Amino acid sequence: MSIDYRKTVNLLDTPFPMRGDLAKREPAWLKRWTEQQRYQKLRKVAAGRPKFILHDGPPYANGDIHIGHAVNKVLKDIIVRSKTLSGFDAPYVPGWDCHGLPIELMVEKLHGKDIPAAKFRELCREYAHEQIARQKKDFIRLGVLGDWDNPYLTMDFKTEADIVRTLGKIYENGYLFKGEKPVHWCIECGSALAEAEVEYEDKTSPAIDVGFKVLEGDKLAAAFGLAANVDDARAVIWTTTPWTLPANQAVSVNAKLVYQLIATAKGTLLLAKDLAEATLKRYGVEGEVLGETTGDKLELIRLQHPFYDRQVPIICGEHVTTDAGTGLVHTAPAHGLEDFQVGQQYGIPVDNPVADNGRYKSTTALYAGLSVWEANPKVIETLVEQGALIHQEKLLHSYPHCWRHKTPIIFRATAQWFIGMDKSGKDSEVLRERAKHAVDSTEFFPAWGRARLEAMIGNRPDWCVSRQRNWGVPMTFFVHKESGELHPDSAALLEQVAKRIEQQGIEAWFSLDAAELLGDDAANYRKLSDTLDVWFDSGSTHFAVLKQRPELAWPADLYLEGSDQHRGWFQSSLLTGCATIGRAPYQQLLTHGFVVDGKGLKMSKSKGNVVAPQKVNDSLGADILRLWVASTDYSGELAISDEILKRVTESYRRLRNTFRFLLANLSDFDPMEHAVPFGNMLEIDRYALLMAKEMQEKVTGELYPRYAFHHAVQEIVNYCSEDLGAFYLDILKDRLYTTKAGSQARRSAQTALYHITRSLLLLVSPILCFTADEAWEVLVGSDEESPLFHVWHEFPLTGEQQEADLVGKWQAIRAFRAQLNKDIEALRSAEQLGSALQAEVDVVADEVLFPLLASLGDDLKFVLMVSRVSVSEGTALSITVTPSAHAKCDRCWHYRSDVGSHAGHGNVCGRCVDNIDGKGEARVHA
RNA sequence: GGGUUUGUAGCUCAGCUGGUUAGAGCACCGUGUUGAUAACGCGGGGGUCGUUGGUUCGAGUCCAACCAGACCCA
Repeated sequence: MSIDYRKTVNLLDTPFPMRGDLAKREPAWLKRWTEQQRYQKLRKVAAGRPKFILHDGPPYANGDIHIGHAVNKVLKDIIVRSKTLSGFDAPYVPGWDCHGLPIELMVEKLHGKDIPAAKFRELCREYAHEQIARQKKDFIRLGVLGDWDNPYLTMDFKTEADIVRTLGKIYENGYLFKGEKPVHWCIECGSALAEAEVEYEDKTSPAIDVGFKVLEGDKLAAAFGLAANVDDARAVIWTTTPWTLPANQAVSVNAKLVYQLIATAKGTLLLAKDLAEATLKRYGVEGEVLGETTGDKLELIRLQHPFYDRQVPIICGEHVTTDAGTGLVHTAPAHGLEDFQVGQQYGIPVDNPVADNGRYKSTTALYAGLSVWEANPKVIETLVEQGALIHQEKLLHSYPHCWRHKTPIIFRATAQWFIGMDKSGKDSEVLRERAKHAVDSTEFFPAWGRARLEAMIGNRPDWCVSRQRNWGVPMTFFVHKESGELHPDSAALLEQVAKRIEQQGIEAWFSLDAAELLGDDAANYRKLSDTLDVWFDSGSTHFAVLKQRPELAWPADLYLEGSDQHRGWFQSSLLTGCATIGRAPYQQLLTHGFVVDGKGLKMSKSKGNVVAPQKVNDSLGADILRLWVASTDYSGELAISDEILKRVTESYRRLRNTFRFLLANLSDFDPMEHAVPFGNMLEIDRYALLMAKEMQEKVTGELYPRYAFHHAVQEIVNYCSEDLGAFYLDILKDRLYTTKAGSQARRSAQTALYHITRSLLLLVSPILCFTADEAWEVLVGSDEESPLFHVWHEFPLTGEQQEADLVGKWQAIRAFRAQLNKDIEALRSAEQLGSALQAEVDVVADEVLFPLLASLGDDLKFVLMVSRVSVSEGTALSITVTPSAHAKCDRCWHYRSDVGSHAGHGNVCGRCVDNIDGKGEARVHA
């Protein structure tokens, strides 16, 4: 009689498939989760716990999300979920940045350029909504959990009002001031242009070399180490915009460049050494070098303006190069950004002589009323008269033009509003100092973020917050028509305006009749038409969102963005925080790098190395993308390529198969009914629980709190491979399959597996949110359930010293097992055996190892997975492996002497007979 | 050009304050099993630690320069 013993073995199945088929199945899970309102349910589950607030940095509402967005949102989601499982109430309110130029440009592109402002803003709002809908869909697809039905938008009316209020608070605190700054200016438009509205085209300009007489010949001589004073020297500049000379306030040199004093037929000239030869050649003269020095020695020597009664200094600036010209740069702070910045450093006046219409103001000597283009030849004439013109020619060069009018534009200083970095506020605190303190008291991940932000705060100029745009939050101030001063009651007026904006959005300001608020006084004031820099919008969300939403809190625990945001959102938020409340709106800052390809190069369409998150979702699944994010060290660049994703998929499979094995072997286990108390569990099962607990503690106590997800993934994968796959689970198979289904031996194993499974699924759920949920439902048998609604698993351990001893003991046993495996492998290579169960082993162990092995008694063979083992004590370790001479049991596959000696059973061993017909074998240790 | 930053096996990562033959997982090769089977076990090969100098008895680990990347500025 032949019995199919396979049917007497506990081989269980599970509805958790080996293949995830994620790309196909994830969308359906998402749909169900949304229907079940899991985010809302989680809020109830977590209600009353301590809060953890990760404040979302708003992506700009234009264009579909790319892999960088995906990295950012997935990291945030992993943190929100891991904090939730750590026992926090961690709401996540996603946001979008909605105002600003890129949307204006898109709307112009779609609808044309001649749209009335109010209608234009309406179209911008509409466009932003469309973009948000697209991005939202993709973010949700990544498994990112959040209040997607109720995100924050910087264009929400209430938010717009609160941005205005933030501005008001900064004004009240005394950090806002009016200043001047050069901007691209189109004479035709009569307005400022953004960089994106500027086109470069060729233009012919006069290129002139102008000599500035050196007034301090003694200082010049000293700088060059010459004995006698040099009285007739001229510092030579080269410019293609003669019309800017009336605004000249300085001549810049580079401190590090070498300069020469050269005697020529055109007088004694000061030139940069590297350019001297070419310059003299241009002039057609020979020269004799009188001396050499570096730029820094020339600093603050006074020069005579070529045609005004004005003395101007030599100053040092990094922008001076030897690309062209003379190495000395005519500096007109009113007409150049670099000129303006270097001028600021030296406290040089801006003094802009050119009006809105591109003509010199009436106060401008010599050129009043002329347009700047008309002035070019006149200026040259003047220079000739004054003997200041050294050389002139025509130059064809690339020059900025207005994209609407196709006409040349100019750089022109205009009135702008600034948040002053070095101004004392009303409580006499300097903003820059406050900001530095705020950086000091922030925790950075990784730590170098501090140095980066610190350096930027230390160096940055005043923050120009005004823009001359349509689609932006207005600066709701009334300016006196004569004095240019803000209305004395600005703070209160601003609040009245904010209330209106809450109701009608920013349109409330643009359509406002000043008389409604100012009465008769309205005649003396005009509404400021400037809008705010969009960085001010997002920089105010800590007030407009964190302070306003009841479920959130201020300051945030964490801001998390790409490393570019040191200059962007981290800084704008820091400054508005410091200028309103006196501290940073965050406790911790986390920075991640940018995504690059497998070679470490940045992604670009032209290189063809772009990886789209949507494609990864649709081919491999969001969990794979999430696992890639989690297993990469985000503190540097994150590399992605087909090979990398392939390796990630392999790690995923290891995890998934582990879950599958666990779930299958738990499918007839009911913890309420079958769980074995810890003290009654077999020794190896207790050891398994200790290992699981140790691993969990490392991940939850150390790695997740440090946001070291790539270490957590390695820890977990290694655990699944080494501790489970290669050791515990492999050993367990015999017991799970061959002992009686309801035996203490098997239930003990299942108890361990049950705890391990819960622990593992919870640990992995912040990362593999789809897979963990899928497995969890199988484990608990309900699709209403989720790891989300739990906290880290609690192990039924007593924490006694005995338990710690167990770990050391089993480590020694495993080391021995590894040695044995090598010996078995040797026999396998010699074709003396195949399966390890074919082996019989005789061990002589020393006084340390012997008691450990001996303590397991007959169960040692299960640990070593051989058919027979004997241990004796000796002086040194000796292992003898021999192929078994016995027959193989058809049921348990062990090679035993009693196989086939039991009536009614064929080729089966006594152990199995007992497990089938008897009361079942007893196991104590393994 | 400036600020910050990265460069350890094919891939992803460990290597603390400098100290024996540089580790792990995956991949790869060989092999066993066929009761985790498009899975699992066992064994194995594989790295001049970006390059070059220097400090030191001794450097992947400290210093300098250089090379190749990344982010932000100019």
